[in-house]
Amino acid sequence: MKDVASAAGVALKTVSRVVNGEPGVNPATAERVRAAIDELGYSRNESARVLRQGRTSTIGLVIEDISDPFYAGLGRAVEQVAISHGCLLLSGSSGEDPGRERELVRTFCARRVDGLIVVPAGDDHSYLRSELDAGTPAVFVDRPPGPGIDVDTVLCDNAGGARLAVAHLRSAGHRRIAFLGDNPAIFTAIERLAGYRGALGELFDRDLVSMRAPDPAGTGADLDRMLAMPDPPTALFTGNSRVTVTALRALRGRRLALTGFDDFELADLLTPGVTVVAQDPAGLGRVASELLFRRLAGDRGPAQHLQLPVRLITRGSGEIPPHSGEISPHSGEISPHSGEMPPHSG
Amino acid sequence: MKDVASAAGVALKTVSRVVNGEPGVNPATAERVRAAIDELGYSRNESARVLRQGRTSTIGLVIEDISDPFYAGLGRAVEQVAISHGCLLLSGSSGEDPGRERELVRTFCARRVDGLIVVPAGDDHSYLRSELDAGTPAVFVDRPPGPGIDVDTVLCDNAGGARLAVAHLRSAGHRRIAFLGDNPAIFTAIERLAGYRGALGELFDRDLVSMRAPDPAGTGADLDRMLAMPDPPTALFTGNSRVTVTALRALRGRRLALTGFDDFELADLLTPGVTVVAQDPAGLGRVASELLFRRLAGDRGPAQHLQLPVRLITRGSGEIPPHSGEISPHSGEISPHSGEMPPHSG
DNA sequence: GTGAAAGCGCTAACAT
DNA sequence: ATGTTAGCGCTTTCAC
Repeated sequence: MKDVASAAGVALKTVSRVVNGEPGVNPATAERVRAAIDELGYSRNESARVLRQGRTSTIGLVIEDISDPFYAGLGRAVEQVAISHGCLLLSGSSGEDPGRERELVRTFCARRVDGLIVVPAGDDHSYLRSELDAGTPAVFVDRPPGPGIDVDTVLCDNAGGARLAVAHLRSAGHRRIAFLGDNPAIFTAIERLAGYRGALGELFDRDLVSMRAPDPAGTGADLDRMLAMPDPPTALFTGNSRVTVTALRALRGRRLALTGFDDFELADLLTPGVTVVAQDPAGLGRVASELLFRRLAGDRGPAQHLQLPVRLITRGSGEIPPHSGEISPHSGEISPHSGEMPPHSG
Repeated sequence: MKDVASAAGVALKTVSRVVNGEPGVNPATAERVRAAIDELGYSRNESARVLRQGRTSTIGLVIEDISDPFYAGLGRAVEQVAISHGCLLLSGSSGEDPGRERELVRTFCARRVDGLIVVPAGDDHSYLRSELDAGTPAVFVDRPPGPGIDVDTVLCDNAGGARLAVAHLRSAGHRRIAFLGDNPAIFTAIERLAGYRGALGELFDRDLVSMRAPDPAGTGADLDRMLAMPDPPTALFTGNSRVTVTALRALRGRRLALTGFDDFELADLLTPGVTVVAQDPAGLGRVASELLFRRLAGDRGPAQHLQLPVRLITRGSGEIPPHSGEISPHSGEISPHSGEMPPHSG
């Protein structure tokens, strides 16, 4: 900048004014400065600007895994909102590790991000206290913060979605509906279990519940155990798309009704199409980041707790009636496709 | 830091030494400083450090769309390598827009990222000249830079993969093999077309080629046109997973052999399983970022041009023989699953 | 082993 | 309309 100033024969401040588009510069002078900038290939050092202004125009995003389509969709939405506010996105994957989550938050804060969007892995966020007090707003998304921390939160209607799924299977006549959940350390897994349990009422049977991180061997074993029961399940409710896919692979030809929580690409192309309760990952990301930017704009209101609706998408697998017997998976079932699915919508 | 210094009764520089783990500090003094740091909840301002040191420990990643599983996998690999080198990742999606790509690069450079990893959208990268000269290394991945820019590049074996796919279909007896490509502005689309053409030799028929961005209406129309030909294709080679999925939806019951470029999750669960030439997005990301960190470590050698191998994964759709007629898609075909696919590996 | 001073590149506040 | 000065929070250099 100093070089530009002397090349253009003006003072440092004038260059600064031109670079920042501040008013009160003679057009001719401004033009001379711009010429010097082009010639020298100058570009403002944002680090210095940040140091001076205290704002980085950067927000930090902590998610579980950017390569998971759900979080990728969420991340993309956050990115777009950030861009529209002139901000960049610093992102990191926690991999469901609370320590890593904390480390990422700490690192982001040390770099003075203007705000944070967090899909928490752990349930103790007291470490955020000092950052929040220091004026770095945070928004939690998909899962709430641990006790004692009250910040803006955007969740899905997990329990409601689970009830919807169970009611759908019940309406097809099922009374033995298994739940394949996920690691019970995950908030959404517990919420969905609660919704499932509530919707089943006296039909609930704890032997039809599996709460573990999906993996081919374990999920398959749980499924085998349930199907070997005297009164086996005729329908499956799977707690998220990873579980759904693991279960579909484990099922291999055994024909059970299935409704999954979480939409996924190609659900409509499977045979039969997979009925799901769809969340809106992009909506989560968008709403969360809009909340964050409202805070950055100065909103000091009480913490908001938003819940986004879910919706049932019927494609065939959830409409299979009970006791249809163990027939081939490709026995001429016409799968009602629910139309094109926009890429990555769930 | 000033506050910490006076709280601990030492000079600024001593605090700095403690924070950076520099040697030559009396353990007792260091302990006093650490206590003060904890008490005041101090954390170093990275922006100031950056300004002084000139290194941000941040790398910039420009990809097409973080919500695309292929790029998400690539991004995750880059993130992991970055983390292992103590760097953070600033990322942005170009959305296949050269202007946006350039804007992102410019912004990242203004923030003084230590290096760049770019999946280019455009084919003019002369704007990078000044940044490269200024010492910011860049690695191109998935697609090469435009003419005149010679930097480290990591590509897939696009032409070889296309030849592999075509040879596979030919070995099943097909002679009329259509190619559904993508927007010809995309490097990989052209490379794969070239491989397809080369592998077909005199069997090549330009009427069996569609080069357009996949979309249900357009791709469907192209497919209909080809299938209405007097000598219609009996097999399809699709140029990437988005095209593959679009084509599968457009096919709806019409039974053609199909081999796709690019693996995708659930390819094994479809009926029949979808045979693909699999790339390794995580490998691309990992190799590209390792190349970048080698540069950051001081490697001044000539630009490297790496090509990663692809491999054929047979699952059923590519093994359908020609002239099997127009029968129901669920007519008892046993789809040879190729085993579990690790989530998001393709 | 510790400290004082200079300065990274920029912008805010105050001249002129 | 333009210039001068101070200082953001840290690290570097050199002195003690």
